[in-house]
Amino acid sequence: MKLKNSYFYTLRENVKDEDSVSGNLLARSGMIKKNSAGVYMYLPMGHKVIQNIEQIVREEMNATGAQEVLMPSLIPEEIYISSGRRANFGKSMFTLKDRFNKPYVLGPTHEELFAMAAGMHIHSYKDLPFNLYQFQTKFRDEARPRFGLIRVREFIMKDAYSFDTDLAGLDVSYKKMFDAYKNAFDRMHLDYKIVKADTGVMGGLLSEEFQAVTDIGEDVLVLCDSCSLSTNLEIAQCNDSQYADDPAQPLEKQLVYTPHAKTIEEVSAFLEKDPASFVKTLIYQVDDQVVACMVRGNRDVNEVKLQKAFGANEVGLADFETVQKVTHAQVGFAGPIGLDIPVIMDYEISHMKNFIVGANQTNYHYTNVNVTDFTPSKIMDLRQVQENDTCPCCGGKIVFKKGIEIGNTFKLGDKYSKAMNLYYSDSNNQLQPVIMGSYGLGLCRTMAALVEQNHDDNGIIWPVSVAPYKVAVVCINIKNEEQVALSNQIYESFTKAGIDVILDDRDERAGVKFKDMDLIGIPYRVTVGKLAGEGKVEFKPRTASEAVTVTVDEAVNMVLEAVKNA
RNA sequence: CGGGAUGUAGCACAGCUUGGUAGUGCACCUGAUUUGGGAUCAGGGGGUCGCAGGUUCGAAUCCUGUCAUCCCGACCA
Repeated sequence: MKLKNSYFYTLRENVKDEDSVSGNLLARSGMIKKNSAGVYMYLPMGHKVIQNIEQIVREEMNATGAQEVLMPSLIPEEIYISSGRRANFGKSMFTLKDRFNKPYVLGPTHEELFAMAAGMHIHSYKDLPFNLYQFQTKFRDEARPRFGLIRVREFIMKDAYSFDTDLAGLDVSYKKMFDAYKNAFDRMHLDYKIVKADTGVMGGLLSEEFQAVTDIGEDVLVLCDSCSLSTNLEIAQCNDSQYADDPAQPLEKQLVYTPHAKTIEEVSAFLEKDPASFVKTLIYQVDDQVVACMVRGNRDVNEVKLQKAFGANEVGLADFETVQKVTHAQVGFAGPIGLDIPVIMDYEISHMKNFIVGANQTNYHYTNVNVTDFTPSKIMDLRQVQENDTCPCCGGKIVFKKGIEIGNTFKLGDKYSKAMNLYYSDSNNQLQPVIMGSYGLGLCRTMAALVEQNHDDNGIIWPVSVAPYKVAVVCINIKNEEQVALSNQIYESFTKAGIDVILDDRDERAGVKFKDMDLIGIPYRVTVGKLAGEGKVEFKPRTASEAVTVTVDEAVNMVLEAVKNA
């Protein structure tokens, strides 16, 4: 691409509306432009990056034998109603009506349609297994879009679906997709972790997430410093054996006056006790049921664990009114003693003695409470894992990292095939549900994650495999015929070799051209300047601090070599 | 959805307290001098001051409403 007469702009200052590093750099580079909250334009250079990522993923998908399709975005709402997912998605689904008032949705993910498409092909076990995939725009009405391309409402996703006769077959298909994802992200030089995760709205048997490691990430990855433990915080288990019994003698419980002390911080300050000597009692709404959850004062309830224990759809803290009704006290004084709702207690509390709890009376707490003072209806692993906890697998130390979820693979089992009536005849001519897997990969998020991981003060540093252009030929003085001729010659040799190349032939000062090429993150720069007459140019990788003077052939060959090895 | 903030030229902002007919830097156009890491000087073009209503002789400025965007939180395959 020759810059003169091409669509190209950069911004010299930070964009006010883009706080994240990646959102800001991509916007300043003229690659993306926000159109409304969580909806973006992909301008020529940004689109090229998306295409490069897409091509890598496509090649890896095709290598597994998967076939590419394209599904509609506009889908009759009844399809999601009949699969039972309409309610699960709730407000996060965009809805609209046609002129006959028939309700439609904009697809947030496509298990249903793929199951329907698969049904056209599947009759017998002989028709299985196979994989289908697509690149398509998904719509999710996020309550709060943020961080540039990381949490958006419209985005391009690669979604793939596998169809097998049984779980053993699913394992094989799953492994293929899993490896394809690893290959694809490796080719992009992305720093990522694979963590086990909750299956959430998708349901099914297993979910693993591919998480790009960055500080801006919204997910907490739970890792171990000595073994291969790797899970999302949502489902991270606590090591029950890390708790030692408190050797103290149990004392008699005492009612104490704690005026206006509602939070653990306030009560612990008032009583001059460490938060760890308290037990929090939190009132939760679990679907239609109200329950009390007890965790140590310095811990947090893991709502996913609670949800799973009840097989519930929705879990959240109960509203003030409910809390006051069940505790007969103002919010902040809940405790397990005398409650007539189910009390769920975290394991750790079994090991505690003489702790402090709310008294279910406004302005009062009990001290010296012991587990014999009340009857929990369930004792389970209820709390959130914390850093430096003991690993449940090996006893090592738990470490946290933050991640952006860029891919997710699910073993779905027969959930959608049963819902969508997708059956095959086995060798005994008996109908069996098809076993499905689904595999998502967010292209836009991947692009943002790559920028989060690869940038410096001057701008983006694209890995060669995804860079919109691999090399920039900068002609210093466009009024110097020698320089212009040599620049064009180098540009042509890259073009002939099939390498995406920028020729900066703008009438700008050298500094402007250098700054721009750095900002947009072109991996290599060939500068044609004063030594053009001798057939010499300068060669500089984006990450190098100094350029080196080389012959034209040397410069071209270095780029060819680098691109070949990318 | 709760809390906080901000909407003035393509971008980043000032002006608002104390109403008087809109300004700065970058970008853009013309010319000159420059020319290897975001040049300088001179001249110039570009704005429904988010939108709607109200107060006033007069509103970017005061009042009411509304919309949008961002941040923190809740939510989130």
